[in-house]
Amino acid sequence: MRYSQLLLPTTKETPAEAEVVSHQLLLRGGFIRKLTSGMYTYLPLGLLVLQKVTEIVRQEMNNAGAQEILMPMVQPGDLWKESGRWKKYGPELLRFQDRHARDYCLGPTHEEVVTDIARKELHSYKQLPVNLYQIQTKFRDEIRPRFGLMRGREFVMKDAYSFDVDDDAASKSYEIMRDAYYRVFERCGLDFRAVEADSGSIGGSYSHEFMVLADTGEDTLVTCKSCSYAANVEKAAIAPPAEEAVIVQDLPQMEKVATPGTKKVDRVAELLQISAKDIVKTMFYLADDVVVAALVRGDRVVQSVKLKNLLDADDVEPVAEEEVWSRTKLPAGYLGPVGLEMKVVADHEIMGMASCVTGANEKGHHLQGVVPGRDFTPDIVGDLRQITTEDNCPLCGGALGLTEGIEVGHIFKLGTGYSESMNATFQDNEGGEQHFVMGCYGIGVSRVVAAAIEQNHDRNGIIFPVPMAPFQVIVLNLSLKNEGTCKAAEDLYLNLKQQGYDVLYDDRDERPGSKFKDADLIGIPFRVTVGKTYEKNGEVEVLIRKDGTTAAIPYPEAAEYVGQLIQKGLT
RNA sequence: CGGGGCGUAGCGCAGCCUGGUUAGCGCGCCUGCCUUGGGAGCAGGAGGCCGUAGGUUCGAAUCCUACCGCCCCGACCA
Repeated sequence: MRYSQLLLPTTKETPAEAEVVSHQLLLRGGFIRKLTSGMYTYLPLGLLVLQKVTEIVRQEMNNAGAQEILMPMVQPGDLWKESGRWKKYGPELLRFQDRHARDYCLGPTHEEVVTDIARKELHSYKQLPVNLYQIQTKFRDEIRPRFGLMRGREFVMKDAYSFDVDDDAASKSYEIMRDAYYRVFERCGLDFRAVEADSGSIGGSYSHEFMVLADTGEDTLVTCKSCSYAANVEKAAIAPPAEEAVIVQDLPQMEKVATPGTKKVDRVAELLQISAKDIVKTMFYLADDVVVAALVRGDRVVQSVKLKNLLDADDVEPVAEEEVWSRTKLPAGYLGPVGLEMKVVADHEIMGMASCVTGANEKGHHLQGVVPGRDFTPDIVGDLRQITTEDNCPLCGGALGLTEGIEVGHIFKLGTGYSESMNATFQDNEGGEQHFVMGCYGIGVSRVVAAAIEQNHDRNGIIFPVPMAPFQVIVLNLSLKNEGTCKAAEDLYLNLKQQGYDVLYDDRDERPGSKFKDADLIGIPFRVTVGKTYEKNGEVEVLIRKDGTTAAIPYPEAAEYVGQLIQKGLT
């Protein structure tokens, strides 16, 4: 492609609306332009990158035996009513009516539509397993779209759905997809982790998230420094402490102490000359509109996703401090489990404490010498606190580290939820009717682009991994006035192109500085400069964007040299 | 939806508090000269329903009201 004919509007200044690097660089580099909140037009360069990712995904899906289809983006409401999600799915589902006042929605995902296909077209166990996928634009009316391609309302997603005869077969399909996902992200050249995940509201038994490691990630992961363990902090399990012999003798008396003005744990610890570890923190949460108390040690943090799972609740959120009184007539900051008349959930660490300090449920007072199990008994004891780097790896006992990550893929074993609600069945080898056992597998294709940039950039711009780069190499012609240089640059461009490489030829009438800056900004992995040194001694300069190293190569060897760099970068 | 902020040239911003003649600046764009290995220089030029609607006023970018849009913090997720 000739740069002079490309719509590639780069800018020197960063648009005010862009907060994160990927968004800034995508705008500055002329990859995307915003149409409206959460919706972007892909300009030529942006589309090229998207297509690179799409093609990798497509190849790996096909290799894994999945078949590509394309489902409508607009879906009939009736299908969603059948699965029960018309009600369950919140306002994120964009609903509307056609001229006949029939309900429709824009597809945020396609379980209903594929399941409908399956029940109509798959009748016998002999046809199974089947895995259908599509690469398509999804729409979710996000509460708050942000960060450009990272969380748009419209985004490109690859979604695959597997149909199997039974759970074992479904597990096999799941494993095949998991392996395929590893290959996809490896081929994209990304540093990522697969983490065990909670299946969340979609339901099902088993789930993994694929996270690209980057500082700007929206999720926090714990990773083991010794083994391959990685998990989302929301879900990272902490084993119950080993049973210790409880010292029965010398149990302290429970007594009330005045602790005015000490609503925070560290203030209480300071006043009473104890450690935060000796205090039990009591937090109120609203679990499906019922107030419950969550207990963790003073130095710990309640993990609300764990609380949600322990309670088997649909929704859990902390009660705002100002609302504690109006809801419970108890003073925020002095809450405690003793004599509390509501459901109490305690972290298992609490029950191992010989005695502790808690709030007295009375303003300005705490209780000392409280013995868990004697002075209060929780309704539920379980894994409630958030994991820390002081905890040990649940698999190997090694040290843990925290990393930010961007979720780019999520795979689920769905089970028979959809096939049952939508009555999707096949005949087994005994003539009986069975529900399909399903799995679903998503990749946020457009998000992969953003994540790749978050992970691979420097102060000059993007550094694309070779497999994702819109062009693999850029040829700069710095002497437009010099015929010899022009011919050399042009021939090199044509030569590389003919060999099948994606090459951008900067033939613009611009000063060298601008050409260098633009080449850096848009992240082309390799740059060949044809200019002064060519005129002088017939050499061109080849630069590797990633590490900034340059090499002076005799012109006749340039194409070969660059070709090898690209080949190496692709594997 | 709750909390905060912003809408002035393609982009980044000033002006608004304290209303007043022709609404500025930088980048970009056009013309010419000059320059050509890291976003040059000079000269000339084009480009504005000051987000929309209403109100106050002799007079509104500026004050008031409503609406719309966008961004940031929380819940959501590929």
